[in-house]
Amino acid sequence: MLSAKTQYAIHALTFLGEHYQEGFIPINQIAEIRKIPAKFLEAILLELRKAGILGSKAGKNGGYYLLRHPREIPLVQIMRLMDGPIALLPCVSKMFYEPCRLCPYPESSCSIRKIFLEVRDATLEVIEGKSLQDLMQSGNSYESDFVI
Amino acid sequence: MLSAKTQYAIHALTFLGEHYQEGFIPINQIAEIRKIPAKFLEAILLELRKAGILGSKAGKNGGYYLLRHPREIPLVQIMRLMDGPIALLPCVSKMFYEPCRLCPYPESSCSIRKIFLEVRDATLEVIEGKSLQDLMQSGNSYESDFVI
DNA sequence: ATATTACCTACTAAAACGATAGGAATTGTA
DNA sequence: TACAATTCCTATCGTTTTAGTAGGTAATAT
Repeated sequence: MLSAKTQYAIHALTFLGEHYQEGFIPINQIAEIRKIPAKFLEAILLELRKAGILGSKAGKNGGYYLLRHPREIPLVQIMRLMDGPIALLPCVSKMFYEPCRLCPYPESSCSIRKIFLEVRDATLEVIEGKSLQDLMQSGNSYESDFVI
Repeated sequence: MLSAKTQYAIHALTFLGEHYQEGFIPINQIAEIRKIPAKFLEAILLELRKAGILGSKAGKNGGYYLLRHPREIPLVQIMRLMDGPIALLPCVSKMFYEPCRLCPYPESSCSIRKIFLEVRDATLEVIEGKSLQDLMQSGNSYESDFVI
């Protein structure tokens, strides 16, 4: 299951997506509207900024904003950043690979590994194409895709 | 990621699968060969027995055994029993459904939900067909599928 | 100056996870 | 019958992870 952190991140980002290019949005506004504990959200947004997804400005009228168009922010990036691996076993993880501790036989011939590689591929098949935009409620505010 | 518990369960079950219909296998033998902490394994096997996957006999020459042919033990059952939901969000879980706490809008129109429903379906697509037999190393002991 | 905001580090409480302890009950065998 | 080998069962424990809070510092607009 996705952690609360990841879910909070998704909800905060969709909110920012729905206010893309509308200036700086302060933490408290996001927290209040999306019902996220403000201090926890603070830590999450900080992390998203450090990962190059968000920009920020301190001080009065400051806040956060998306650095890229929602379509250019991949869902997998958010998930990996918050929760780590997509795969169900370390030995089939693309970005967080680790050898299997239990399996005595070589990976190449491990039936367990083979199945969970299939699972990972099926999962990635679905989510690799998805962006923040796909997570946003359709028919809302920012769908002007063709601003020059 | 799968918990250690689930991974231990899988390894223990494949071992039992490879010794299907060979009588009672004691915990310690499984633990030693598959490198699983014996007491932890004890708790796991107990749970698998209570779920109707394993049978057991106490006392001398006792031990555990598969109640059904490995082909008749679905991978999903093992996973759900040990780790809970397959889905990444409670609101798209088949067996552990819970409504979403964060989403204000109705489930039917939630884009987030829609995507993670796709993920769940893709995952199930892969694993629902799989059985313990598929987890076992092929070419080993029990492949007499056509006993009578 | 002041108010508002992000930034940062540390901390805490609760839950989950991984594992262990120890005794009761069951069973085969000498 | 005594004993050894086993499952059964409950409780406990230590660590890690998760979720969330506290409180001060720095930046910025007015």
